[in-house]
Amino acid sequence: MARPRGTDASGTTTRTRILAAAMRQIAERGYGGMRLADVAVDAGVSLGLVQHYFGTRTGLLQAAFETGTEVNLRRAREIAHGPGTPSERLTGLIRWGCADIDAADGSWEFWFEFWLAALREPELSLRNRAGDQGWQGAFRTVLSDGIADGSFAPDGTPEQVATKLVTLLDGTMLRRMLGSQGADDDLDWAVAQFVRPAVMSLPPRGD
Amino acid sequence: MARPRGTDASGTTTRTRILAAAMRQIAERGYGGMRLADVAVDAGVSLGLVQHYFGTRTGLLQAAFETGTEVNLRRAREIAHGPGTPSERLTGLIRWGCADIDAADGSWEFWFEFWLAALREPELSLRNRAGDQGWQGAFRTVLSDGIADGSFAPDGTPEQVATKLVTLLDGTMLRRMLGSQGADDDLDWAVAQFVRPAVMSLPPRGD
Amino acid sequence: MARPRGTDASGTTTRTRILAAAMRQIAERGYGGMRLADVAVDAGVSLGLVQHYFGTRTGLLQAAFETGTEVNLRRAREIAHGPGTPSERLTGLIRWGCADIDAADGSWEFWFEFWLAALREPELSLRNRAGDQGWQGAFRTVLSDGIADGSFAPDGTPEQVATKLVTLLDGTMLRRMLGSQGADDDLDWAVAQFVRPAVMSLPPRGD
Amino acid sequence: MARPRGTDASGTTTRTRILAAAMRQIAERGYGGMRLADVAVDAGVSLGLVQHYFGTRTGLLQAAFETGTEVNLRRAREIAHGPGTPSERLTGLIRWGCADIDAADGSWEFWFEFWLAALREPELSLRNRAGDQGWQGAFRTVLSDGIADGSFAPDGTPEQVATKLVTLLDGTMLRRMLGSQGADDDLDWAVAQFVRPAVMSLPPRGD
DNA sequence: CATGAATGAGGTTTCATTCAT
DNA sequence: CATGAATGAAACCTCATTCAT
Repeated sequence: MARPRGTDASGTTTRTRILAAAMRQIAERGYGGMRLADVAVDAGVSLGLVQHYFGTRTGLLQAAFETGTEVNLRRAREIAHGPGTPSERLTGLIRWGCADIDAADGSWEFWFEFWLAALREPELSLRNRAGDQGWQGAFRTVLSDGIADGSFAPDGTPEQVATKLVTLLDGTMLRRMLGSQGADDDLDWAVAQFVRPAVMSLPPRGD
Repeated sequence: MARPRGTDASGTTTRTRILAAAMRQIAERGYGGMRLADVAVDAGVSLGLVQHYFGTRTGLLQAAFETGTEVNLRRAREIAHGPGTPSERLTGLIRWGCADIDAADGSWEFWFEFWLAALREPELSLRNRAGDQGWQGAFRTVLSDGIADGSFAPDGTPEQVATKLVTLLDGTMLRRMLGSQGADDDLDWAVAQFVRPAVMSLPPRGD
Repeated sequence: MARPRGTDASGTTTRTRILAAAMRQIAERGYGGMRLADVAVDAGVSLGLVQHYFGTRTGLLQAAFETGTEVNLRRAREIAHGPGTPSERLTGLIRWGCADIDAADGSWEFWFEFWLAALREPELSLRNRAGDQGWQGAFRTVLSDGIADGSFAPDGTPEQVATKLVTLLDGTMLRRMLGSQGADDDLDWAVAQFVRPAVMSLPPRGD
Repeated sequence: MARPRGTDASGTTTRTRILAAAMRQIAERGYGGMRLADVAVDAGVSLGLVQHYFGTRTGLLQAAFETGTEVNLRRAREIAHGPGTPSERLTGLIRWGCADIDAADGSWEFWFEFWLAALREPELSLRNRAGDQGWQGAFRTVLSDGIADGSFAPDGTPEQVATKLVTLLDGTMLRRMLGSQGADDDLDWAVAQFVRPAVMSLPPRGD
């Protein structure tokens, strides 16, 4: 009983393997630096097959961002609406955001490249905006829950505090990525400020 | 009375004009996307001349970053050590940082590209680190002055608060650049938190 | 009551549908520009099936020309040996030749491409020559009949006049195709000159 | 005393050499079959230089047609307004038109390809129409002169007869190119018909 | 100092073709 | 009979670079 074509032994479709390879390559070489030949080698397929599935280089880039955004948002919503106390879920969101930076797979660089590209291509910009609102929504959900059950008592509406947290998270990521020291402590401290009296232990920076 | 060669009517050297064009092109097309031919057109000179002055593409990129960093840091130090109360000078630094984002000349995109490139090319990374410390030093100077004369009473050493401020500024810039709303208010609010009891009016966005 | 495989509801074989699509594509994109994938889409079948029936691209092109030539010649002979006076049959041949040009289906472009291709590929050239002689033969048949019954009194043998008529028809087609005005009148006039005292009304252009 | 760059020993510009090579290649392989690499080899330059001068493949094709049309029309006007009796000049025009076909350099195939391409690309169509009118104008000029001095006495206005002659010339060319026999005689005969009582000896077909 | 002709390396794109299902 | 995944050859295109003028 042979498996269908376009699928490998682990059940992953070839298309998905190419997409994953593209995301790695974008992270590694940048949006403009990604080469189709590298993607093909990374995915273990021929160059022609990459084009068979995605047509043009641009098509592949868009598909990669589309998929990336989807996966990212789904995960954010899963955490926000998942089990655990609001405090645990808030920590979960931040931990996951920070994990991206520390991961060796270059996820963070991928998003950076995405943002830069979105500055230049309006089509990507819309998708980007949607992703941003999704994250903010996830924070808002958790904050509302926390206020409702009395575990959070922030200075402002969930909306306002969610914005502050995302800003802080972005700044932390940016600085961490750039190699500056002390960024983690700031995040720790600032979250405590914003979401009194929540006491959270942030994930220690992995290396 | 002829003017020296390599200098135009306004006294700007040709070299400087090329450098400025390169920075615009980096901001517009990205580090990897900058093309020598475009720089030449933008600077109003021939392609050959660009190479005559800077040798290779890499040489031009390095020169651009070098010049950019220098100018940037000089200005930060001028503000930090300049006239005015510590509070005025702190506001000046932030205002200037934010001004970069709003400017239509793409300064901010230029730095973004710089940072991304620094991730991949160690040589640039050093220069980047130096620039970062320069900014942090500027904040530290102002904060120390403010604590000394009693106008600031932050929770922590000038060093720590400077880090927090730079993080916050970076996060704000990142989010502003990405088009998110509400980032300005956060900066306003957060500065007040960090540097009690300073009351500062941040520059309104837009121009 | 199942119909045989390779046949659609209207009784057209799949092979024929592909062939028709190929002829449309040759007319539209040219001999060198015809793409198998386009033919497949046009015919509403998969790429693989096109190759299943015709093997290679060259095979499809040859089959298309073969079929085109056959159909064309059969029709010319039908008209030449059909009912009606010699004058009516002559008009019929010309009308049909001109109809090709005005048809929106690109028949004429198809033949043009055929001729050009025949210049470069000797194999096609033979088939082309055969087609040409077929047309000329059709004219010759009609002219002979007309001379026999006294309705034509040309300056020369049927052979010579047939050549002149085909030349004129080709020239008219060429110029009509290229969008020049006045070509129809020429044909009208010249036919009258060649085939005195036949008076013929040519088909008005357009439909 | 070195010669300027971009010029060869005979004073021909490199650009012109590439253009001539392109016209040869179009004639040989067709509009769609022309390959930049072949053009480069034929012109004796690198592939890159072809693109340096003409940008894209399309740019080269357009430049080739533009130049071809210009040269062609200039020559037609030179003959039409040149020295000699109207009869000599008319013969000259036809001789030159036919010479194109017989020339081994493929001029005629070039124009054929041009016309086919013009069917598909509206931009070329305009240029094509202009060329056609130029030829017709040349014939008209000669015919008018011949009528004025009494050497021609055609059935119709110079305009009408010019159209007929161009049609006949095109048809003859088309059939000659396709290898049919007897086309020359037709032209000879038909010209005599149209332009009575001109007696002209057409150029014998070269091989 | 200044120009642009000329090159070639390296990428993307297009397609016919093969073949497993 | 029918499909489309997978490949690879061959084209086009972009650009940094060299160098004669």
